Amino acid sequence: MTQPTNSNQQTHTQAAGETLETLPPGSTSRDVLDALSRMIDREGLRIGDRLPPEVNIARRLGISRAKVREALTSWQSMGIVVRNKKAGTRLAAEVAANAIHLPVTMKLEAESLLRTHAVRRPLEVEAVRLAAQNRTPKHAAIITARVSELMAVYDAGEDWRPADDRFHRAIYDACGNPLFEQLILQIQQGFKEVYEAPLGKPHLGHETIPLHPLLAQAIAEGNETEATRLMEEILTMVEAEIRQVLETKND
Amino acid sequence: MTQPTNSNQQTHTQAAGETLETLPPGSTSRDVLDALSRMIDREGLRIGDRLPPEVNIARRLGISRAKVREALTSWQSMGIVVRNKKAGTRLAAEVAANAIHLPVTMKLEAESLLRTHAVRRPLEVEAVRLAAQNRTPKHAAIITARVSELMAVYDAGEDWRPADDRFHRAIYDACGNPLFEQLILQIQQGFKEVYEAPLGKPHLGHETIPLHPLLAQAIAEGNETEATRLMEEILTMVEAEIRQVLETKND
DNA sequence: ATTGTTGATTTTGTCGGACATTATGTGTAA
DNA sequence: TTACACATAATGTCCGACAAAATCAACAAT
Repeated sequence: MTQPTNSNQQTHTQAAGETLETLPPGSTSRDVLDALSRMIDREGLRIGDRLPPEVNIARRLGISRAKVREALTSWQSMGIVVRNKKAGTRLAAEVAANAIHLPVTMKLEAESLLRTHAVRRPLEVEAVRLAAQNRTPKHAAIITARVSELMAVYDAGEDWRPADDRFHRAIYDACGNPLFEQLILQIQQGFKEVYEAPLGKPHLGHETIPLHPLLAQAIAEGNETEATRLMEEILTMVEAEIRQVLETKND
Repeated sequence: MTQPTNSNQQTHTQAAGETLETLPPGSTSRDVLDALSRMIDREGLRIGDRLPPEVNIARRLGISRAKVREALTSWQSMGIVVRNKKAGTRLAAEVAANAIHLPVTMKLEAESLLRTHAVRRPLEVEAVRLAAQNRTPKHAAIITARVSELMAVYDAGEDWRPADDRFHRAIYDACGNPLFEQLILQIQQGFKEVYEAPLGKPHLGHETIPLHPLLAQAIAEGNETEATRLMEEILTMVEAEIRQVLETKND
């Protein structure tokens, strides 16, 4: 009864399977969290699983325990991990109500892709509506410029995602409410991590790009109705793509 | 040339104005953050202002610097404070893109009430729409029961806010996507803190309560159009109330 | 007088060690 | 088998020290 499912690496200095990824000296706390994220992926840890003791992590990453603790504190404050005295640090079963960190929660719950998209949809649509409503000539000019960039890159067959990001950020900027950008970017970030990395599907939304000039024009003209309609259409297409990928993945 | 604007309390043990609030030994990191919050309020610190050095805070609170650092790290990861080497720890001018903790950010930026409401609106409306779309008989029954409670309390002239919370939570539950509840509750919590506490306006949305039975009925019937229309109407009324309060406050 | 430089100082960043605290587990005795 | 006592392992907390960096002040140079 005593052997845990994963090999007993607690007392030894290092077990065989442990890849040790030494962090460079100037690493920020964010780097530590990224390294921890990779560690979680590598070892296939799930919700409720324990991660290695702090001293162990520190040794493996080549940093001090204080730094590990600081990083874990950050996650703890987001409700991602739960720490107990002897029980160790475990991935939280459910995210705390007053905290959220979508990238990790989503990574732990891949099936929530559609759910996340459902949350993103109303925010994106409202951001577009507000952008069309509150646009200034300056914002309109920026949006027009960005969509030109985007289409140039797209027509050239290159990677259009950075240009797409810039275009949409210009929209969030034009809507005049930074909270929208905050929330959407947060959701988007988690979305990308869970979608592009493990599923290897980098070109999600490819078919929606031709609609983007129309969207830009509608915003520039202040046509709320048309702008929101187009955004809805774009998001619906993306959603259809997600469903398709999920279905083929279930085979 | 050597005297800074605020009295020179750096080398001395304690200056005159410093209220020292010793924390009990068993204090959790949350307690430290609360104490820091009070300290910020007491000293009237604004966005961009520095808070005392870590060693200073530690002394004043009667805890170790490590504990202060852990608490500040938590805030840093939420983008509430920015730390620099000699510049000290300052209240963040703008929230980091990858983190969010609305309760505190809103408290620091009272004028963002309307912005926050603008973000909340599309989420609430979409949640209602999804609830009407995906409702089950069980969910419909719960919502009906909750709205009966609410109206009973409301008609009796008692405090209807807890019942209102339960009603809306039933809606979030019925929409079938826990992310909506997460995000909305987060926003709501910050909203309440900044609204009900300092402005002393506990009965925001009082006039919208009579609309709630209609909303419940629309959801139960699966009438998406009517349900979203009512929710829009409710939120518009709330927004009008907010504007009114802000105007009267500017006198 | 203005500008550039240099150096001291302050403050956060990082580390290591030590001990406390608390579950967990284990062994022993009734 | 059950109950209790004890060892153990992990986080929690504290301390002290030094590194790194940014600010400020004094000074020098043009």
